[in-house]
Parts: sequence; C-alpha cells; structure tokens
Amino acid sequence: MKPDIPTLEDVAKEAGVSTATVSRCMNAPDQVSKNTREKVMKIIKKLGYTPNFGAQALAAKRTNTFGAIVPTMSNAIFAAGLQAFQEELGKQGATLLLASSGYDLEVEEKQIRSLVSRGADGLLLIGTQRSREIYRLLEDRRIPFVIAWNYKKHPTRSCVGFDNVAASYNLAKRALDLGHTKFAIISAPLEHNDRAEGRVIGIKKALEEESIDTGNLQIIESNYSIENGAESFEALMKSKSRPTIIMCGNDVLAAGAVKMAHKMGLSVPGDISITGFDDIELASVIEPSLATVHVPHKTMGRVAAEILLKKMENPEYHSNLKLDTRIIQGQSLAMPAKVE
Amino acid sequence: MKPDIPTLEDVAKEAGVSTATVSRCMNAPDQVSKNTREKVMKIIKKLGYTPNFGAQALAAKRTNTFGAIVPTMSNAIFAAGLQAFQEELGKQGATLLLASSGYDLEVEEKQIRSLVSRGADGLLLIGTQRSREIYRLLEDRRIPFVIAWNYKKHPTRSCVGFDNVAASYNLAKRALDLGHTKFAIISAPLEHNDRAEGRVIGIKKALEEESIDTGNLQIIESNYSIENGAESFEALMKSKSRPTIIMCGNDVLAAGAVKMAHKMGLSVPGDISITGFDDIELASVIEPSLATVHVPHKTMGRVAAEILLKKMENPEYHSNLKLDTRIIQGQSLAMPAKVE
DNA sequence: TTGTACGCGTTATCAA
DNA sequence: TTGATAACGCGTACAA
Repeated sequence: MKPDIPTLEDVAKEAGVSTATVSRCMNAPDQVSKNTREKVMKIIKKLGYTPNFGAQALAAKRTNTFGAIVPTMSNAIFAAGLQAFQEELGKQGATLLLASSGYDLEVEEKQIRSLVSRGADGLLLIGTQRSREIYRLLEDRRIPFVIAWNYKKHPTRSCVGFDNVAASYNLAKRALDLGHTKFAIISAPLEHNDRAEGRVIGIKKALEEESIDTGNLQIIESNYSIENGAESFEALMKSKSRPTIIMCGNDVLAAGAVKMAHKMGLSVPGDISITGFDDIELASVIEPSLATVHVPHKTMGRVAAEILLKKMENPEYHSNLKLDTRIIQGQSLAMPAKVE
Repeated sequence: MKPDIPTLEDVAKEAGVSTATVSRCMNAPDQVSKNTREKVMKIIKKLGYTPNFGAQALAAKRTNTFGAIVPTMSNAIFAAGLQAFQEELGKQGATLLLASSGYDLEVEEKQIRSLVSRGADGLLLIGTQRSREIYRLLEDRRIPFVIAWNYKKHPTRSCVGFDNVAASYNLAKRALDLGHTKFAIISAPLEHNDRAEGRVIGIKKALEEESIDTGNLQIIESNYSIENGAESFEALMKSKSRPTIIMCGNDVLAAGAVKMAHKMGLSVPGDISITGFDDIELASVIEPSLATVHVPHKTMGRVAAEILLKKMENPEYHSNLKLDTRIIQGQSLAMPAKVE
C-alpha cells in the first residue's frame, strides 16, 4: 500500500547485483560492463528510481546545486540575468537554489548561511557590500562564489560586472556636453546598494569636473516602481529650483518620470531631459525613447555561471571581468531649452 | 589547517552533552532545560555550527525546501508571482528551489524529477498541461503540488489561478460592443501553453456568439518580446484584410504592436485598436495606455505558497481557487473608425 | 569487472 | 531532562 520510493538497494536486488554496481552505473558507467549496465539501467527505469538527494550529498560531499541571492526578482534586470545563469548551469546538470533578500543585508546573510548549510556548491551574489564575517565564512569553507552586477578588482575574489561609476559618469558627461547645468537625481535607495551608489557618484564626479556645485544637488531616493518614479519627478519639478535634467538610477524610475512629465503637460526633452539606466525593453517603448545605459545582463548571468563552474574544477581559479556598457542615445535627452 | 566544518558531535563534545541533546536544542528547544540549552546555544554560536542539510534530509525525511518550475523568469508576471511565493515561504523558514523550463514540457518533466529527487517538500507548477506519468509520480510519492496561473476545477489537485478563457472572452465582448468586427490575434505560442490557448479560445467564443466567422481569423503566434510583437503587428497590417482591432496574448506583445503602429504612422486607437493581457506596469506607461486584463500575479504566488504549506500539514487538504481578473479600460481600445 | 563494508551527520526511539 | 544507538540511502576504499 505504501508508495515506497525505490532505493539503490531495491534496484540492486531486482537486478541481482550489488548496490555498488548500481551506484557505479549512474556515476561512472565506464567502470561497468555494458551487459550489466544495460540490465541495471532497465531496472532503474522500470522502478522509476531516482537517487536520494540527501544521501547523495552526505556521501559525496557535493550537491551539484548552486545558490543565488538577488535583492529582488521583480526587477527585470535580475530576472534576465538569473534566467541566463540558470540556463548555463542547467547545461551542466546543476540546479539553482534561489533566494531574494529584499535589499536587506541581514536577510541576505541569513540566506547565505541557509544556502551554505543546504550544501550549495557555489554562490552567486549581487554587489560587494556585505560583512567581513560572511566573506570569511565563505572563504573558510572554500565555497566558490562570484559577485555580479558590480565590478571591483580583487586579488582572490571573482566578479563579473560593470563599472557603475564610469557608466553613469559618461552619461552625465554627455548631458553636460549638451549644455545642462541644473541636474537632479532620482536614485534607488542608496543604503546597502553599491550599484545605486556608484551611479550617483559617477554623476557627481562629472559635475564636479565642470565645477558645478554638488552640495545642493537634489537627490531623491525612491523604491523600484513606476509610480515612485512619477511621484519623485513631481516633487522635483515642484521645487523652487527646477532642474533641466533629471537622471534616474534605473529605467523603471525614468519611465515613471516620463509618465508624470506628460501628465504635468511638460515636454520631454523640450522642457526637461530624463535619463535612465539598464536599458530594459521598457526603455524602447516609452515615448520619447529613453536615453539610458545598456547593461549586458544576460551575459553577466551566463558568465557568472561559467566562472562558478570553473572554480568548481579549480578552486584557485578566479576572474575579475569588467563588461562593457554603452550609452543608448534615446530622445529623452537633448539640449536644455535655454542655455544661460 | 583544514577549515573543518563543525558537526553536531563537535558541538556536543565542547558542551559536554550528547549529540541528541544538541539536536533537540535546535528542533525542540522546550524539551531541553533552560540551563543546558543556553550552554549549548553558546557553543553553537561560537563554533559557527550549521546543520548539514544532507544529513538532516536523510534522517528527517523532509527538507523544508519547495520547488517551483516556471516557463521563464524573464517574464515579469512569473517574476512577480515567484517573488511573492518565495516571500511567503520565507516566513516559514522554507527555501525555494527554482528551475525554468523554457516552455518545454520535456524539460519541465526532467526538472520535476530533479526537484523531487532533491527532496522538495512541495512543488509549484504553472499550467495544467503535462503528462499523466508525471502526475502519477507526484501523487504516488505524496508530494504536494499546486498549479498556478490557470484555473481548473479538480477533485483532488490544487490550483490557484484565473479563468483565462472567461477573461479573454470578456475583453473581446467589450470590443464587440464597441462595434469591432474585424479581429486579429497576436498570441504567445499555443503549443504546451494552456494559458495562451485559453485566451484565444475566449476570443473565438465571443466572436462566434456574434456569428462572426472565426474560420479565417488571423492568428500569429509570437515569442514573448516587444520586437516580436512589433513584427507580428506589421505583418497583420500589411495583409489584405486589415483588422480594426488586434488582441494580443500579453502586454509585451501589445507594447510591440503599439510601438510599430506609431512607426507606421497609424493612430491607436484611431486607426487600429490594440489590447493586451496581464496588466504589467508597462501597460500604464505606454501611450495610449493599454486596454488589458489585470491579473493578480502576486496574490497568486502568495496563495500558492499558503496552499502548499497547508498541504504539508494535512495531505488531504486541497483547494481550487479562482481569482478574479478585471478589465483595465485603457485608451488603446475604442470604437472602430467606420462601423460598416 | 564486481562485491563487501564502512562512514557521512542527523533524527528519533527507547531507556535511564 | 538526558544519553545510547539504530536507522536514513548513498559513495567509495579495498578486496576479490
């Protein structure tokens, strides 16, 4: 009556061989004669045997499972990257354990511990900001990990990302070249988010090079949603010193800004220029099309998987890979109406 | 030199108690005297002990891990639903094992087997289309699963979804009421996708009720991307019998259609009405705003988790939950230019 | 090429 | 309240 789950032993008995032989059929087929192998495989199929993961992990000390912790799955950029990450892992028969931290470093830390204790063979992490102890934990246990979505040269750690500061700097530079001097920023929350932080830093750097005071630069921090982008935009445009350009930390916030601009009867880029970041599909649908920064999210996910798999084979392997970004010259960025 | 990972035994020795006591400290704290418990917990912290997952699974026969298989993570609707699913699980200390099948039923089947052998305590699946054997496998092994994103009454299986047919029917009905008679459809690929299929069926049903011939109704199947939506739209508008309304299987395809309409110098909804499905954020940013169907994706993810957790406690529990959708009356749907 | 037998780190049963 | 100890299912030396 019990729907007993077949074990290695069941297969062995039915096939008239030892459990060791059955085990070898699955893990090292060449060590078994073709004859017995075929016999065993038939029984395996017949019984619908699948190895017990716990036992396997316990005995073999590896799980063929990789963990990833992203701030959120609702963000298209992580979704696309994860998709690529998982596809690459899938090719090697590995599985993905996924958690999302909600941009909370403590939650992330718990999840790292959880994934580690679940025997993750390797980890994909976003950004570099986390406690020393957690890095220690990973390094002590020799758990390969790779950091994505932010580039930071490091002698032993691996990362695949891009230079948020430089990308943002370049975009701001372009705005300056067009004659803009009155900037404002709508950023994702900066705390515990080195990507968002980098993007703001890049803008400030560009402004300072042109001797524009960044002391009273207006920066609104806003959670990832179109609605929030719209609200922040409204607030900025109602302030006493209207900017001529609003640079947004990501395309979603920018989309909200554009939406609100229309609602307020403002022309983009006639009355106000708006820029985004990420180049998600959304950017091309908005009218006017969004000036933004293209980031190779899928490539990042795929490469992260590759690095992790290489680290599995050779623990000494590491790689700091900086991917290129490029500015998408959308119509939402143009010269300011009146250059003083 | 080895960064030996502490085990239950290490903790037991250091604390001067038995392994059983340490185990109880973690799993049934009330069965241990406050005194020893505190002593043990201190050692656990000190040594940085975390239970070995494999061993735990092997001994306890449950993993506190749930699996989910989605067609793709790149689709915002699944991303949002998964996010909610995971958050709900997280509250109960459970973790998510995630895989994506790329809309391939065979891949999905492999992944189900993989997740099962990994000891997933329960599964979230999308849609109802899969082989009998796989349902048998799950039911034989008494693995709780819940089907989401499509509703189908069933005496023993659980699902939380919505009626794709009815929702789509209602939207088509509204278009008919406005006077449209010449329809065309841009759908997601229909094979192995009961949601997409249902949406087409709903439209056909509405048309047939008005005695509109659906025999030569133009349906283009198109993969999920703005670009594909645009191409399909162009093809339809260049055909000899131009429709007055194009109903799209999802908002992303619809966004592409709107984009191409602008490019072709066509006014929406003046020259052509366009509808979407899903009501992702994108729908509200497009101009004109998209007429679409709101689907409670997050709720679906959350409820799916709740059902699964209930099934864990009581294997007999099951629930067929139909969530409501509602039509979003966007500006992209209006009366046709000339009603004949 | 195949089989024997031990160990992996927990949980859970049964005594004490 | 605590401690021995037997599973749990598999991988893998080692032996045959």
